[in-house]
Amino acid sequence: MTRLTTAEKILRAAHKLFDREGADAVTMRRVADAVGITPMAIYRHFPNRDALLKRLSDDSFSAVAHEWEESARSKDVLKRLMALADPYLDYALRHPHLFDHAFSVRRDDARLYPEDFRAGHSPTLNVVVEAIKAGMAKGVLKQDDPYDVAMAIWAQQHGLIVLYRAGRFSYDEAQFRAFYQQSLGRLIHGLKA
Amino acid sequence: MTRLTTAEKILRAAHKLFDREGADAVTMRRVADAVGITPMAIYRHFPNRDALLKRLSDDSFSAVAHEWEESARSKDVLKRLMALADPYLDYALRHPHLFDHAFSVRRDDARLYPEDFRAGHSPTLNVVVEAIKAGMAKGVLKQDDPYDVAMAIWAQQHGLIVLYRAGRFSYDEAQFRAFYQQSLGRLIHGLKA
DNA sequence: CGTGTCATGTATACAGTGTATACATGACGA
DNA sequence: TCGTCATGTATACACTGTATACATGACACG
Repeated sequence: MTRLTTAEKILRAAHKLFDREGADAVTMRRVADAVGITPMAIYRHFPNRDALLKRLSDDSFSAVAHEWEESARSKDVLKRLMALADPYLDYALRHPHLFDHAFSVRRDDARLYPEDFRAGHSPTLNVVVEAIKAGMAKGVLKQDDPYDVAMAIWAQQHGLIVLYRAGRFSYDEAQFRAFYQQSLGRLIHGLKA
Repeated sequence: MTRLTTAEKILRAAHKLFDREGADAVTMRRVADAVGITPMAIYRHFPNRDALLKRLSDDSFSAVAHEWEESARSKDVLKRLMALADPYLDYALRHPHLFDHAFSVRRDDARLYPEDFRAGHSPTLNVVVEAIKAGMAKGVLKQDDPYDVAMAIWAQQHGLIVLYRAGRFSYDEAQFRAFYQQSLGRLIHGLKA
């Protein structure tokens, strides 16, 4: 067990609360209690509560980016596109509250479509775009704007998960996962040459 | 100008705040001030703040259902499906805060997929399903489960709007509308026979 | 050895929140 | 005239984020 800085302790305590009970449970007083300091001590490490929450969702989301890139191994382009959808769903199911927060809160530094994505500033979408470009080059996919196609795929996945998170499905996780893949398959099928 | 009951005044004042500044702006004290009563008087008409917010989003969303049904007139099935997407986007653009709230908050009485939708309990999705069934009967659309297809379409629309609302696009409203229709067109294209 | 300086913590206080509780007022039917 | 009931007010409480002022201890430098 390595020594933790206070800032790290704060992040861990806040992450725990966030994961288990959602953003509303992450109050300065509860985090401080969990760490064993006073609430105001948190302000020595984070400018305010919003910055703390933002840091939490940034960190946990960037952890997913790595799994993502490793899902891009399969040679079959269509299978690769399907496989790329899994880490996104996995993350949403494993950290539902963080997922909610990461995409429901406006942030000024968010990457913007199209310019930032077309410039390759999104490591996650880049992987999808690469797969799409490869598919188009091989003639497996229809010629189209790969970035627009990637966004359409992302939106499809995201929309399903948001509706699931909002309690619109009676499916359990396994059933929803099947439905998610089936829906995505429909979209990808329409993109084939 | 007809006489308004206090409950109606409360709803109007709250709606105004909600529409302009979002859910956080709807505090009991601000609503009460706008109506000209004390905060506690609101509790004579609504059990608590959550119930007031829920009532607001229910009301404003059901207003959209009517426009929706009237969009189902075109004879060409494909055009009809595209036209059905417009009221949803219109609502989201005109009442962004209410839209956010209506779909980000879990509610116990929400209709559940699949059972409630397949039983025809959702007037809005029913219209989409009818168009899809007609398309499949005419041979314009591939044979498929019409409810699953309707959900895939809904998720596509919803995902795009949620990402737009979360500030992921640099598009203005007109540009985003074009992108929205283009994305939907891609999905529908894949459903054709 | 002092003795600043600075990072890091605490203590207190304030304005804002939802809402529980107790009381007031006025309309209306018997 | 006298309940009764719907509708309002007044006050208070626990909780929130955080501004402000002060304390403490480690460390570099004369």
